[in-house]
Order: sequence, then C-alpha cells, then structure tokens
Amino acid sequence: MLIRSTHPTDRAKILSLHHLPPINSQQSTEAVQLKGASMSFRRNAEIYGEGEPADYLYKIVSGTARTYKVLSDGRRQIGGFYLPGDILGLEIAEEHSFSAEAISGCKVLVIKRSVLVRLLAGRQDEITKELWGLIGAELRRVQTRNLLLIKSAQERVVAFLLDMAERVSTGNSVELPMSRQDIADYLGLTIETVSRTLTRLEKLAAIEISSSRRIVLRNRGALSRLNS
Amino acid sequence: MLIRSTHPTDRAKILSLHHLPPINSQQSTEAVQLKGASMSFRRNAEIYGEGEPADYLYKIVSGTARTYKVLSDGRRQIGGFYLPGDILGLEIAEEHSFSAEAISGCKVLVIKRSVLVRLLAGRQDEITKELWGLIGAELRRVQTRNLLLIKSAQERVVAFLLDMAERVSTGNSVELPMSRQDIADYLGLTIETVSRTLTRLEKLAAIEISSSRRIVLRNRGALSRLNS
DNA sequence: CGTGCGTTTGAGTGAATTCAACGGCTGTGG
DNA sequence: CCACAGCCGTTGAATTCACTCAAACGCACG
Repeated sequence: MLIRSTHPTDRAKILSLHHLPPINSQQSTEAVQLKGASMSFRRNAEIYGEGEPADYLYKIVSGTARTYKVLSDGRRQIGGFYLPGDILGLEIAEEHSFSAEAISGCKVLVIKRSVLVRLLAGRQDEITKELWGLIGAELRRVQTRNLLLIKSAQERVVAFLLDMAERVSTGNSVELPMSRQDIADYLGLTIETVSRTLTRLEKLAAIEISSSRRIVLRNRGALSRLNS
Repeated sequence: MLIRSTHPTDRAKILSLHHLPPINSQQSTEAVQLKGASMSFRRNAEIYGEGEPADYLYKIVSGTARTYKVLSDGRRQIGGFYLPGDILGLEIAEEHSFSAEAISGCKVLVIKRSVLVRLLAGRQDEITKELWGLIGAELRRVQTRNLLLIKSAQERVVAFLLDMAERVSTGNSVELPMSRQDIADYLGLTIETVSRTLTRLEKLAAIEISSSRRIVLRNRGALSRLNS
C-alpha cells in the first residue's frame, strides 16, 4: 500500500494564493500580507503548539517540519512530515490540534488565516476551490495513513519509503530528513522495529542503505509487492 | 484515549442546511432539492461505491451505515460508522474514496452536492461555515482514529465503546448496531481479539455483556483509566 | 582521543494472530 | 414440533510478530 500524500509540486501549484492578482486596494494590502513574513526556525524549534489559536498558515520554503501530539502516557505520535512546498497548520478548528516543530533548520512563509478567509469571501470560486483542494489533500493524507496503521510493520515501512520517494524523488535515492525515532513515531512502531525492517529490506535486495539517512530504492517492483 | 467523533446532536445542528430560508426564487427550488429525496436501503445494500462520482451527500435518518475499503489482499478496513443524524459521503474529491453500505435497514436523506456548492457561492458566510464545520469534524474524526490505531487492542476497544456510548448514549447501556467483524475491521483487529477483549473487560467488572449486541458500561472511570 | 548521540543488533518476553473447535440463536423444512 | 443447517460469537492452543531490555557499533564533535 502506498501513502498517497499530495505531491509537493501539486501543492505548490495549489497554494500559489499569494500570487493572485489583488482585487482592490483594500485587498491589495492583504495580498501583501498574504505573501507573508518569511521566518526561520532552527532544528527542533517549535513552529506552533497544540491548543494555540490557528491564526496562521505556514508554507515550508526550505527544510522539513513535523506535526505531533504527545499522548497522556508519554508516547509521541507524529501527524505528518512537511517538505518544501507543503502547507502546515491547515486546521479548520480555531485551535491547532497538533504541535509543529522544525526537524532541520526551516524557512517558512507565514500567511495569516483571517486574510485568506476574507479573500475567500470576495473571490469565491477560485480561492475556495484552492482551499478545498488543500483540505481535501489533507483529509486524503490522513485517511491513507489510517489504512497504513492496520498493516504490518514491513508494509508500513515500505509505504513510508515509497511515499518519501514520491515526495523528494531524486531518482531512486531518498534522503530522509528525519530520525529513526521520528519515523517510528510516525508509523506507530518502535525505533528498533524500523531499523530491523530496513536491514531486512536491504537483505532482500529491495533497498540499499547508503547511510542511515540515505536510502536507495533498488527494486521498486519488489517493494510494491511487499506492500501487499 | 477517546474517539472524539462529533456528537450526533451537534451534527444535526450543523447540517440543518435544508432548513435555511431560501435566498431567491432560483435558489428556492434548490432548497427544495436540498431537502432531498428520502431513500431506503436494506441490510448490506450498497449506498455508494468507491470511485463513483461524489455527487450526493447522505444524511442518515434511521439505521446505521458503514464506509469501507477492501485492500488488495482482501482485508477490509472500515472507515467509520454512521448513526442517525450523521452525514455520509462528505468527500472533497470528485470521487468517493470509500464505499458505503447499510448495516441495518436505513432511511437516508439524499442531498445533491452541486446544490450545496452553488448555495455556497451565494450565501458565503453562513453556509461555508457550516460546511467547514462538517469537514472539520470529519478531519478530526479521522485524526483521532489515527491516534487510536497506534494503541493496544484493549485501548482500541475501550475507546470504541466510549465513543459509541457518547453517540447512542441511552444511559450506560450501549446497543451496538454492527457485528464483531465490523468492529474488528474498524479497529484494525481480528474478530477473536475483539471478543476476547470484551470478555476480559467484563471480568474486570468494567462492562457487562447483556447480549452480544448490548453492552452496559459498569464503570466508566475504570474504562477511561484503561484508556491510558 | 574520548564523549555523546543516533543507529544497529541480539536475546527474551508478551500481545495479538492463526487455526481449530465449540456453543447459541434463528430460520427452514420435514 | 423437532431436527438440522448456517451464521455469529466465544473460547482454547500454538505460533508469530513486534516490543522491551540490553549491549555494541559508528560517526560527529569537542
């Protein structure tokens, strides 16, 4: 099974909102705000916290971010990984339901949500469509992960690899920006299981682990087949 | 942990769309359509299929429905259970990403999506807000289930029971409309594990299994605690 | 050259699955 | 009215898979 998250380039196309021509002078200033402040976050810095008002959207320019939740028993569940072009903080509720952190150093574009909503009131058709596209992608992403979580450890890891390959795709070589612990928390496994599964996949000649953060997909067909 | 799906009464409030006053004569006829045809489905009848165009929403009037997907290896994953007042088929994509079936005999109100969208274009503020509320609820429901699926079998079953209690709540007695197989496919477990877990919970005096379809919550505190 | 962190590997345990059999309820037909 | 089949749910025994605990490895950094 494959994690069918929106492809980064698709996302970039969808949220070119700040490139829309201004509609009037009032919204012209808003369009400027839409372009948003560029902010930087260093490794492990918090971008926003669970429960905080969801006033802003964050578009990743460079680096990688993660959203996560800490359960009452201390376990951490990662909601998703966000690569350049992805939009973070796309909540419908008034408050963020996850926290977000930079995995590596991150440049992000901060976009005020209220501005989007106001724009939405004016330019009905196009912008609503774009927002719906984004929300739809988010929903599909989450639903797909639901399907993931009922599967075996091996299937989860394979799906993760194929998804990452699709998103960062430089040929068959995948550069993982996140740690094993991040991957484990994302897939609902332990770090040991992730590690063992990767080495097993390597022994099966499906992948090659160049370094711990660089994986080469040697046999996509086999991987897809392992994916049930 | 608790499945925080939208409470039925909340949903009913949110989607009183068809009770909105007509805006003009053109939309007046649409509002009539919004009220929608009432349809009936018998046990195990398909309401819509995966991949079909998502032209309609379905509001459950009576009975229970399930959405599901069959994986390539034959496993079935249930996306959710829908009780009276709930909205089915709330997809953002053009096609349904799950199939839907009646679990018991079902009366449903069929609402044309295009009408909603057109209405949305006219009555920006209120209707968009309502639709967003619905989508938001759906998103939260799915995210919450993600959190569920990383937990133990016992935690999943407990969360399921508490969620159902919240949704059908007649005191502490819960009438389960679905089979053990449905529950298992929903929680990503086997039917045996669900059964065993329930009997264990009964031995712990947390619940009482009056009949296989009727569960009495004897000790909600204990249940919540078992929920980590 | 150590120190520390992230990752890998190993051994043992435990939880959930698989395979199998049994019990109860319902509806049908003799 | 009873007998039997079929379905659903429960229970048992054995197995498998992922987890826990523990140790070792490799790499970057001071």
